[in-house]
Amino acid sequence: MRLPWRGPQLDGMRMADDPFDAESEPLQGLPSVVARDDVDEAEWLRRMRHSAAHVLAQVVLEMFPEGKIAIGPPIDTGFYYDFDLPRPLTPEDLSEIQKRMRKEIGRNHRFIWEEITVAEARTRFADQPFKQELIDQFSLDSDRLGICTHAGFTDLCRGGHVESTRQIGPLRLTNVAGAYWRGDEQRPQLQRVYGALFATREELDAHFARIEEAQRRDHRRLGRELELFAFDELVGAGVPLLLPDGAIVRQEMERLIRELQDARGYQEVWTGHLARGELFRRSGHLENYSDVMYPAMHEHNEDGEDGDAYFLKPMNCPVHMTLYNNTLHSYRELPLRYAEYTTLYRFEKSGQLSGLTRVRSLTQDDCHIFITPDQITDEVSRVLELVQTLFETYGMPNFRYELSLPGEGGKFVDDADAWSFAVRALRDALDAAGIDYVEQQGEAAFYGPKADLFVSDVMGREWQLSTIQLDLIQPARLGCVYVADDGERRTPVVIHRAIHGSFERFMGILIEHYAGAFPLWLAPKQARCIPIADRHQDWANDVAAELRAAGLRVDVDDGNERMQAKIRNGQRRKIPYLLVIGDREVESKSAAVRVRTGEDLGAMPLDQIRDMLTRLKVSRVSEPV
RNA sequence: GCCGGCGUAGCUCAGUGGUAGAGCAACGGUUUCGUAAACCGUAGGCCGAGGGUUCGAAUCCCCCCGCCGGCUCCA
Repeated sequence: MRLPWRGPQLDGMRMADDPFDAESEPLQGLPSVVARDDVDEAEWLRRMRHSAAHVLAQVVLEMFPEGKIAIGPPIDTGFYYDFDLPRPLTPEDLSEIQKRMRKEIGRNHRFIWEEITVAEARTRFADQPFKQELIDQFSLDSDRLGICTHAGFTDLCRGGHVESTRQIGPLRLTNVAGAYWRGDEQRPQLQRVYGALFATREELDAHFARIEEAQRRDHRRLGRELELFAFDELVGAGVPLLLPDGAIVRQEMERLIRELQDARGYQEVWTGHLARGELFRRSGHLENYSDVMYPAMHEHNEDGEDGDAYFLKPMNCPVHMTLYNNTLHSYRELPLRYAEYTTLYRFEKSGQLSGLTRVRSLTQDDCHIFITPDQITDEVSRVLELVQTLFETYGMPNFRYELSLPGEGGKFVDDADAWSFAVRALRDALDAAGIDYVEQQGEAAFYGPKADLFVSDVMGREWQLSTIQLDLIQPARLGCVYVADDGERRTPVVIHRAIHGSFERFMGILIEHYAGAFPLWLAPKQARCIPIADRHQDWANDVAAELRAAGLRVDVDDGNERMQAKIRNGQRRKIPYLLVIGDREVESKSAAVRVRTGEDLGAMPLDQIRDMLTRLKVSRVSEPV
């Protein structure tokens, strides 16, 4: 099934199934109204949520008799209903609606479901244009349609209810948001009222507690608290500014991917930030992606007219292919792997920007791999291994793959043979690697299919990180060739791939993954010496100097606060190791080691501390031990 | 980009037409302390920007910018 609700979107907001698919409800072939014991817990919860949506619609129509109703499905954490109302709903309206809903629920109205003819439905919902549109659609499959009535309110509905309103669990209306009718930007924007609903009060409370906990891990908040990065409207929206500590994290990420790629035959190139418009015209990007490219910059001609157009690069591929053309290549040189870490610029719409996860200046760990067609499976497997290694290093096991295929519509290059070859090759490589994936029609790049890796952020939004894309189109457009073993010139296949995706987005995800408590190798400050009194400062400085000489990031808290306060500050800064130094440690040339977890390892000789921290750093283990 | 909410000190927030506030952080001093907050003091603001209403605007109106939540989009 095509999932229209992918991308950066709250898990909790995602629909349980497609409300526009007449086939998909009620589940389990069950009657539209059932008793509690007839269904399992999950189905009962879905029914409570869907029933609550009916009550919501009832109440809203009572308050706004001229309002138009759209759809009201259950979602992972509750329900919503879309309305077209004469005025925007205010937070006060929301409280009023909630109050009325609880009152109606208390009246214990029964849900009565019945089937009527299409003609009856049309009459019945004569003043409801959205329902008329649904009737148009559903009547293609069936000449009878379901309606559900409670408290004198009737909704077009496939069913899926509890018996009566008192069976509906505890709920709270959470927010109102704009939502396009049928998810189509070209169609009217409706007001969507979201509600949270769980089977018990405890689960409802736990839901909101989870949201609060998630907010504490939010990378935007931690980025400010830990002084990792900042945004400033004077510099520009969507342009992340890394503070010294954030820059260290990024340098460590770059260091890691360079090491991994150097060991796998990658070669780093560097191609700057600008390229002529003609390049992007030939590659096809200007035609397909000009809306996310920053507007053209023009050279100044002597006569004052605009000269050649230049663009900030939104991606590297056409430049790398041009670079490939710098010399003639033999099949013996392939695979040729051009890696680059240069910042790219994409004009993301203002409403899309989100901390580090969606920015306008982003730095991919990009690479274009030039191969022969029969090297596809093998090379994709190598890339998959690299992805696996990277995510293991970060200790991030929770990701999923998507295989994005072409669909109908103009953007996909018209070359059926190339597409079917590329899709088959990519699918084979994924299967060979034993990777689970979901196929998505119509999500491919314009030049080829891709396998993308998705990870959820702490708020439940999914973000694409790694991507592996097969391109059988652009190399031909840009005239890339290699000399095959028979002496013929052939067009190489190009794999576009990024492993972190962008360092910016990945750092945002990492901050949340670790809740700001980076493993030692990534931590901006790896240890801090805490002298208990001023007379301990000399040894504390010596300890720090020795550790720094071993390549560790260590400082000394020489303020005049009490040790307890210094520990508290270090702990809140999430520094992996605090080295407390008092009389005993000065005497024995040691430091008392306190782990970030709160564990006290006691006094350890300096050599032993240095060896331990060095080992942690070099091995890049995820959890300090 | 669209709908809604929000923008007051570095951070978290109070202040709804009449002289800008608190806590924490910062800074100065005192204290020299054994595993998550010592004490005293000082400073800190074009109340996001611009325009308007008013005798008077943080407060009301308009417009812009930014942030947050959705929607749509995402090479």
